[in-house]
Formats: sequence, C-alpha cells, structure tokens
Amino acid sequence: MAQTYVSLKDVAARAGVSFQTASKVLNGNRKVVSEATRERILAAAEELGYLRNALAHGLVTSSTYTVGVIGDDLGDWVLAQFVVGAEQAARRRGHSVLISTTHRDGTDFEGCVRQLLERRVDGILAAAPRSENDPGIGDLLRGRVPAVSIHHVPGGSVPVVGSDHAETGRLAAEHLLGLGHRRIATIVGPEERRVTRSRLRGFRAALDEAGAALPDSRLVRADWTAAGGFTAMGDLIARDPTVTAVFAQNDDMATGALAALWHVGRRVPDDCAVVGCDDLPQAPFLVPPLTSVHIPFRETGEMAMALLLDRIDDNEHADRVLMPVRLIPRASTLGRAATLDRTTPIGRSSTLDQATILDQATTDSADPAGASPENEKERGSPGGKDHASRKRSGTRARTVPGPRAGRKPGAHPQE
Amino acid sequence: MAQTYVSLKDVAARAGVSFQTASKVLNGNRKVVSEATRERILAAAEELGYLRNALAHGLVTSSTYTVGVIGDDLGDWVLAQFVVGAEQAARRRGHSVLISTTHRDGTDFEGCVRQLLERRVDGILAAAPRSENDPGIGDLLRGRVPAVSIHHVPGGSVPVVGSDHAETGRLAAEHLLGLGHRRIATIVGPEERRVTRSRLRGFRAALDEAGAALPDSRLVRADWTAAGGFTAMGDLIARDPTVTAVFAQNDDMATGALAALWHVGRRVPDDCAVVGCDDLPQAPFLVPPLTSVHIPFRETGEMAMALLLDRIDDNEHADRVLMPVRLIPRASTLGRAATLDRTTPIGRSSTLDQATILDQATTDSADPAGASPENEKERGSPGGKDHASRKRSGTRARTVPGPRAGRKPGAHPQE
DNA sequence: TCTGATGAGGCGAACGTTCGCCTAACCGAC
DNA sequence: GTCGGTTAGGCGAACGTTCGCCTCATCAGA
Repeated sequence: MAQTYVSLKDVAARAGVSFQTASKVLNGNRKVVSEATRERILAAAEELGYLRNALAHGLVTSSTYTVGVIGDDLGDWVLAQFVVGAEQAARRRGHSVLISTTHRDGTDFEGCVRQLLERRVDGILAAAPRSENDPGIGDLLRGRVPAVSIHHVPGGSVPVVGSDHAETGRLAAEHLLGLGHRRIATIVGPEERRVTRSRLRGFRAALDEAGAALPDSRLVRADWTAAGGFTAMGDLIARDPTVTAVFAQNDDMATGALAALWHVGRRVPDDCAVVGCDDLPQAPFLVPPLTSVHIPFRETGEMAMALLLDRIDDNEHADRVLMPVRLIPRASTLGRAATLDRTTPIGRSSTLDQATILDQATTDSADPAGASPENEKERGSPGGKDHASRKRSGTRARTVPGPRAGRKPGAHPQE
Repeated sequence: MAQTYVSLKDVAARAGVSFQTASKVLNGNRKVVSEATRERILAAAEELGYLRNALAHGLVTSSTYTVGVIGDDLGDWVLAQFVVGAEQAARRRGHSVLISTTHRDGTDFEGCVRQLLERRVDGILAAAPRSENDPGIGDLLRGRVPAVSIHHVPGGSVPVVGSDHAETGRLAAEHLLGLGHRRIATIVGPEERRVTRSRLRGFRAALDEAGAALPDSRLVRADWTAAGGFTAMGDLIARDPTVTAVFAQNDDMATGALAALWHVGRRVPDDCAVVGCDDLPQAPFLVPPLTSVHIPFRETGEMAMALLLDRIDDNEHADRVLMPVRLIPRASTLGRAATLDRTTPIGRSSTLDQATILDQATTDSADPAGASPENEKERGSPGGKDHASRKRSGTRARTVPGPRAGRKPGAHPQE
C-alpha cells in the first residue's frame, strides 16, 4: 500500500493552503480564516480521510489525552469493574486509557509505571491492591504525573477513592445480630490486606458492642476464592459446630461456603446463615440467594477517574472519597420465605450524583460512629428493626476536600 | 516543578556528548562508541531518570508498540478474560494495550477505531461481539492497520480466533444423551448472535442423530443473564413439565435456571439435570456444582493477540483459529454422588502449546463430523461410555493457514 | 493621498527522537 | 611521508504537529 495516513501537508496541498493554516482550521480555530477556505480545507480532510497524528500533537503540546491504569489481574471481576467505570469516565472526557497489568506475583509495578510514563500519559490510576504494602509504589506514584488510587498508597499524598470497609463489616454483623444470631463466625481474606483488617475491625466492633464477641475459633482465613471459602467453611464447622451464621468477606468465599454447607447437608439459613460481600451479579441467583453487602465498584472507578482528570486539569479535587455501601438482604439469611426478589436494585446505577462533601473521613479507619439504615427493602426479618437505629449518610459518597477543594468532584461524569 | 521529563539532550549534556550519540547508546547500538563514553552516558541517564519519549520515538519510526483493543462492556467476565489474555500476550512481546469500549448500545465502534488510529496503534484487536452484524465494522477493521477479531467480521479478510461453538452444543447434547436423557430442552441466547445459532445447531444435530429431536416447546430464548435464565427456566417448566434436562448456552443463564428450579422445589439433577457453558470459576461451587463446557477465554485472547502481533511483524500467521472446548461433568448432571472435585482442572492453564495446524475449519460451521472424547475424569455416569465413541483433536486448537502461514501461530506466547 | 485598522494566511521554530552520512584522529604499512 | 582503513562521534534532516509572529492586501476615515 502507499501511505496509510495522510498528513496535514497533504490536506493543505489539496486545499491550496499552507499546512499551518490547515492546522488552525482543523483545530476549530475559527475566526482566523475565511469561510470559503475553511470549507475547502474541511472537505479536503474529509475526502483524504485525515486523522490527526496524536503522537505529533502530544509531542508539541506535551499532553496526550491518555491516562494509564495499572491493575492487578483484571480476570478478577471486581477489579475489572473498577477499570470499566474508569474507562467510561475517561472516554466521556475525551481521554483514552492505556492499561498495564502487574505480573501474577504482584511485582513489576515499577515496570508498569515506566511503560506508561514513556508513553507520556497525563496521569495514572492505580488499581493494584496487591501492591498496597509495597513501600516503593508511593514514590513511583508521587513521581512525574498526577495519580489517584483505589487502594492505600504508602506515604500518602495520592488521593484514594474507596469504600468504607469498616462500615461493611459492621453492616454484616448488625444484620446477623438483628436476626438473633449470637454465635457468628467470619471467613476473612489474607492478613496482609488492609481491606481484610478493616472489614474485620468493623465486624468485630459490632459484635463486641452486642456482647457477642468473636473468639479465635470462629475466625478463619482464606484467599478470596470460592475454593478457599469452601475449605474454610469446612474447617469452621469442624472447629465449632455450634455456629449459626457466618460472614464471608467476599462473595466468592461466600459461594464456596454455601457449597461446603450443601455438601455436608446443612441447610441455609436454618442451620447456618451466610452473608457475603461485594454483591456480585450472580448473588441473587445462588442457592439460596445470597445476602451481601453491595459495593459500588463501577462507580468507584468512575469517581476515581473523575478525580484524576480533575487533578490533571488542575481543578479542585477531593483528597479522599468514600463510596457508600449497603446490605442487600436475601434468602441466605432471611430464609426461603424471602423469595427471589427480582426487583432488587442489583444493577449498578450510578450513585455519583449523590456525592457530597463531608468534613472528615478516612478509608480505613472511617469514623466508626454510626451505621447506615438497613436497606428499606428488608422484610420478614425477625427483629430486623433495632439495628437500623443509628443513621448517617449511608447512601452518599463522602469526601475529604483536597488542596483546591470546594467543588463537587464527580460532577463531570454526569455530563 | 521544573521539568518533569529529561530529554536526550539533557543526558548528552551531562555526559559531554552530542544527543545523537546518546541516542545510539541508549538504543543498545553498542559497537559504535567507546566503552568509556558508553558508561558515562548510561550513568547520566540513570542519574537523571531518563525515560525515552515514546511519542517522539513513534513519530520517527512510525510504530508505537501499542495495540488497540476494542471491547464491549468489560464488566462482562467473559470479555474481560479475553482482554486479560490479550494484554498479557502483548506485554510479553513489549507492546502496550490501549483499550476502548463501545457504548452500551453497541454503536460507536467507529469512534473507538478512530480514537485508536489517531494514536497510531500498530494494530487492532476486536472483542466487541455485539457489533458482529454491523456491516460497517468490516471496512473499518480492514482499514489502515492489521486487525484480528474474536468474533465474526462481515466481509472477511480479518483473521478470527474463537472456539468451536457447534462442537460445544454437541458436547452438551451428547453428555445428556449419554446419561439417558431424551426429553432435553435448551435455553439459548439472542437470536441475532452467531454463537447462539452455532451452539444450537450442534446441539440440535446431536439430538437429531440420537432420534430425540428438539421441539419448539423445549427451546426458550433469554439474554445471557442469570435473571433471563431464571425466567426462561420458569417458562420452560410451564410449557413442558416432562423435561428432564436442560442445556443453557452460558453459565449465567444456567445459574438462573438452577435458581428457578430451586425456587419451584425441583431437585437437580434428579428432577432436571442442567448443563451450562463457559465454565465460570464459580461453576464448581454452585449448588449443585454445575456441569459445563469449558471455553478457554483467556487463551483465546492470548492467541488472538499473538496472531495480531504476528501480522504486525509481518510474520506468517493463521487466518482462523479454533480453540478447543471440553465438557466438565459435575453434580448438576451426575448427581450428588459426584462430590465436589477440587482437583478438577478448572484453572485456565495455557493450551496454546497444543496449537496445531489443520487443513480446513471454520468457526461457525465447523466440521460437524466427530466429537472429542469426554473428559476422562468423568465417572459414575450411567451409560457414560457410549458417547465417547468418536474421536478428534478435541483438546487442540485448530487453525487455517493465512497467506503466509506455515509456522505455528502462538509460538511467541510461550516465550 | 496618507494612515491605521482589520482580515487572511504564510512562515519559522520547536517538540524529542532516529537515521544515515560525514569528519577527524589515529595507526600501521608501504 | 603518503595512503587506506578503522574507530569515535558529530551533524543535518526528517517525522507531523502547534504556536506566535509576520506580511500583505484591502478598506474606511481624515
């Protein structure tokens, strides 16, 4: 083939002007050229199929309208949701997304950053929670371009968008306590992960307050997978057969727990209730349908990207945002009476428009006072009232203003 | 801040050479510079934190080492797997991935292409099955850069990597027939989708051959979702309560079907057996564990990217690749006796090294003769022998050589 | 007729590379 | 002492843009 791309010069030649003039027109620089030549240039560009060379453009303007996303394995549905949300938010604001995934072993974060910086991305969004304890990534992310993360970054000064993990644990505990359970166990994630510790903290605190403290025998550790949850549930039953309820820190482990209970012939929830966390799309269709704490992953990704673009544009931006979580009660705790509710809002409709600014909050040790009201759809829950006593902005994102803060972040995604 | 990036000139200045010389050294152009200055330049680059500007590099070499991936919503786990596989394959060969997702309505494919071409990607990988019937995308993809697709592209001349859908339907049918079922139903995807029709074709053919033809009353259509499968299963039971087995064309719909059966109190598989398709990670942990046809999504993505990079490098490449599928029998057809097999190969270990070249095959009307032997792990299946009678390369990828073919595609991913 | 806007578009430079060719110095051989 | 060859590195051009400034008409007002 001849040449794949036509340049500004080609367009200009066909229109009989200098290429700089063509540049002006094609950049929408209106009032500097007569209407007639303008038309001519536009027509020439159209006929020739001109596509601006973003490389050259970026070279001279030193901005690429491209942001980098560093993710752990996107085969993980949860992480993929973040990225999807982020990509869409970026696209709405005219940016492309360059993705770069870390190796399975969780290292190579530096390689990803390097790859992105060489391509001169305008900013970096980190979604690689496996690296959260790597002290090096803080410096990498504080480096040459703006960054935002959806997980903890050592050393601070990188805005974080996440959800209130302690609140999540608390919601699960209060739901089970409200149903009358006292011997409650939990299947947690790997110890080194912050989310594990935060969810456990909220969970334990609620149990303590209710005088139903969590003994070590009822805490079992797994690896986020269904297989891990399966094994963990087996161990749990062996260790303490009197347990009547269990909170798994994610839905995959909860799925494994349901399977384990089925295999040993225990009925859910009559013999043992199960609460998950994440509210995966299939949660309403598990057997039995799984009660779970809904985490707005996609919206978190959108919010994080919105924040990043605000930083890039040098707009005011929040320094920390907490997305709202809520418990969705289903049959795995309420029992078969709670028929599959096909109207349950399991869709991931945006909650960004509810974003509002609060004074103080931190992702990991989020203000432990207060719990959001239980989901109003809950019904048929014996004693399901008393744990909905305290209130807070349970359905709103909470943010901490950044240096230039004041305006609502996440306004753009609504455009 | 001062300047974020240092240029070749900065490095050269510090090392006391011209920037062109620095360029030579930094590109590994060894034997052209004395060892001493070489060291000096390398040291300067290191100290200054030099990162080559890929924009300028791409501008002059007209190749960006970046490929574009166009995907429908990556929130779909299946599609995300493709992309993950593709990204890893790209990364192994030194390319970055620019991702671009189509709008929810499935349009805007053109916008994605444009966005990628402006950034001068070296090639495009299409993973947007919703656009498979859009006649325009063929021309877009045949346009300026090499392209590969994981779904049908109108007009041809774009290599396609996929799996043998007809074989998939056949495997499901033969498994159920082998278990003695005769009144078998199916829940299929949207009619306009090719995969729906191909899977149905293979399924129907196997039933016909066994003299257990599929009446319209046992064919019900859904939308790939668990909710859709739930509703469809309800309709099915209402229409024909004598059905003893059902094949859902994907695992999400199968999950919904399991839920529906549970809700109306039918036991699986005693009252109704269920076979899914995709073999999602949670399939072994559903209640009961779901028999499913495993599709190697990740490997498909890897293979597709390998093919694309081969095209870009102007290597020989196949024109069409079919990845192997296999049925994984579990309790939803075999019964509770088949305890959860935690050694079942549910992992997605690469099958690429098994790739081999055959003479002729097409994705959609794949040679209907022959079926792969049932998975050898199957046991306890009454009459599970007779449908393993015919044989073929059931676990190998089948490819059709492209114009320059002859060499094994997919060799690179093994590097 | 001169002056000074104003409108239309040209022109040079710069962005940070790569690439091929050129030059200068040195060295050994005749 | 000249020649040819090698080694080390310089130099100009090109890639496709954007940006600011310059030039040249044209035209109205004095």
